[in-house]
Amino acid sequence: MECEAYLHGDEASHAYGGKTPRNASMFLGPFHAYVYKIYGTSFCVNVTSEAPDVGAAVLVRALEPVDGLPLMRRRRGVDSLRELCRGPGRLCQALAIDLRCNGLSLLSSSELWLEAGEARKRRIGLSPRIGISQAAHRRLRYYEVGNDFLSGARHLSP
DNA sequence: AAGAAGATTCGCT
DNA sequence: GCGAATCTTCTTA
Repeated sequence: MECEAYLHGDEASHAYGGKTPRNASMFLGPFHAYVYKIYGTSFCVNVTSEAPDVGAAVLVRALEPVDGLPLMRRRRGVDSLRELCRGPGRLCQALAIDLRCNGLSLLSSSELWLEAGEARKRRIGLSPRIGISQAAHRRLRYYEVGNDFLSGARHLSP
């Protein structure tokens, strides 16, 4: 998995300017889904990470496909395993995540939830976030070193 | 009230 | 590599 943190007081965060109709689910308290449409075409999913009324979330940028491969291939219209969930918009399409999922509690929803993955040794790398211009120097992107299912061209140092 | 930019992806060159 | 698709927000008039 690959993700990026968007913190309280972070210029690059959608919550930086306060609560709006679009980012309202960033303020629901931890472990809620914040889903938004980007460039009118793709969806991105975040997991909220702070107490209620504090706008912060973690953007899921890529996943390693494990289960439900035929269904995800059908939704994506792509055969390549590597391209199924590589990128925030792509993984939303593969998992059928859209605005209906916005605001769901990941602890109590039967639509969208988190599960523990395979137990294995992982090295977590840090790098600057991808695709932003504000606060672009901050190393708030987290990824599994050596994993083949990462977005972005650059896999920087751990 | 209108226009530009954005946590993107896809298709064409 | 470049541009289109097309929605929300922020800036400018």
